[in-house]
Parts: sequence; structure tokens; C-alpha cells
Amino acid sequence: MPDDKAEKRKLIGSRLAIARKRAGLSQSQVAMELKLPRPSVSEIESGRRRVAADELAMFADLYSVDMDWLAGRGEENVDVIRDRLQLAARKVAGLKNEDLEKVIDLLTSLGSKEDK
Amino acid sequence: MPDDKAEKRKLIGSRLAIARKRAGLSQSQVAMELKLPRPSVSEIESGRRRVAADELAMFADLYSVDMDWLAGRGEENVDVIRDRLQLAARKVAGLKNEDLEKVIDLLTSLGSKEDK
DNA sequence: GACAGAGTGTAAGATAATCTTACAACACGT
DNA sequence: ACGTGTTGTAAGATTATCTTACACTCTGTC
Repeated sequence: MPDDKAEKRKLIGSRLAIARKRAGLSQSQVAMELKLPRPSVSEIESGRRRVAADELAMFADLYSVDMDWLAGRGEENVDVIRDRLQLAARKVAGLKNEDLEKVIDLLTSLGSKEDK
Repeated sequence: MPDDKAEKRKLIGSRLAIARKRAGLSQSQVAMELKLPRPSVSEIESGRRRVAADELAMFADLYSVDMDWLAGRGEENVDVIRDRLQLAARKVAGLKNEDLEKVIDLLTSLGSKEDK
């Protein structure tokens, strides 16, 4: 099992960061909304700090995602691909997060031709 | 709402206890399996101690249940954005791998043009 | 009834985590 | 350059968990 605890935390943290950016929120806004210290949000997203389960539930509510996705459970292939897309899109200079989301949504819609 | 957090913990704890009993496991067995102190399992199930998100993921694996169910996020919560995300993710899964590589390469090359 | 064993709840001191409060680096717009 | 917003990070104070016990409640057995 390649599942180290630190790796698990980093995965959850990166998922939280992705979901937060997709929601168009800053760490400060999230910290105020969830009544968490802002440094904790930063360190949680980088995997240097644990997230409590009830905190993860609040994150999931705020970002409108489910906890199992945030924790990397289920739909693994799809999620890995989405993460790669996010990383690749992030390398595009000059694009803002809102635009990145539009690009990703456009690209994902391309796959619907072969899909019913 | 003064003890909203405590109520959440108790809900998660009771769900964990229910799932454990359904799986036919004792607290000691779970503690050994997940490499947690046995008193922690007891106090987690009673809501007196927090569960970390990565721990909840291990519980969910061991009990074969969803994290969202353990956290009390029922399947009745059908969110519009969540559906949109899952639909988009499904469409990405329909893409062939070589096409995905081309998309990623295109994105990365766009970024390197005006690279900083 | 008495006993043994498993399962669980709980307490106290040691240990490890997070929180508070700062400051610094970076990007972006004026 | 300047001010603003965002994010990363550090040090001491604070709070949580872990370790190691002990006690209680069930069952089943003698």
C-alpha cells in the first residue's frame, strides 16, 4: 500500500485547495466562514496539518463537493485525470482561476461526444 | 448553536459505532487494524474526541461505508454544483488517454510561450 | 453464586498537536 | 513606488491526544 499518512494529508490538502479555488474563495474568506484560524487553512491545504472530520464536512458544504472526493475515495481514475488537468492548466501563464475553470469545463465537454 | 460542534462529533461517533457493529468488529480489533489507541476509538464513538479526516477515511474503508454517510451528509443532499462536477468528471473519463495527453501538452505549450 | 474473559468507559500525567499573533514574500492594480 | 490582498511561516501559549492504568458490565461456565 503506497498510502503513507503524510501522502494522504497532502492529497486531502490539494483537493481542498482545488475545491476552494473552484469556489472562488480566498483562504481568509474560508477561515472566517468556517471559524478557523487562517494559518490553519494554509497548512491544511499544504498537508502540514490534519483536518478533523467535522471540519472536512464543513469544507465539503462550503465547496459543494462530497467528503469522499476530498479524501480521494472512489472514482480514482477520473480524479487523477482532473488533478493532472488542473496542474497543466495552472501552468498556462496569465490565466485567472475563473478562466481556468472555464477552460476545464470546455475540455470536459469535449468528451461528451462519445458519451451518452 | 453553542454546542453545534459537539453535536456533530456525537453524530459522527454514533455512526461509527453503528458501522462497526454492523461489521461485527470490536473496538480492540478496529484499534489494531487502524493502528489507533483503543481508548481513542471509545472516545471517538462517544463524541468526546475528534476524528481526523484521514482517520475517517480509514474507518470508511474498514466498514465499507461512505465518509459522507459517517458524517451525516445523507444522500438526500443533491447539490447542483456537485452534479455538475460529477458529470464533467464522467465526461473526462470518456476521453482516450492519447487525446488527454494532447490536451495537456497543448495547455503546457501555451504556458511556455509567455513563460515568466 | 462465583469465576474468568471479553468488551467498553474513564482518569492522570506525558506527549504531540493546534492556536494566537506576528512578520515576510509575492502578485496585482493605482 | 505605494497600498492592498493573498498566502506562507515562525515562536510561545494553549489545547488536544496518547500511554498506561483501573473499574464496570455483560456472557458463559463451573
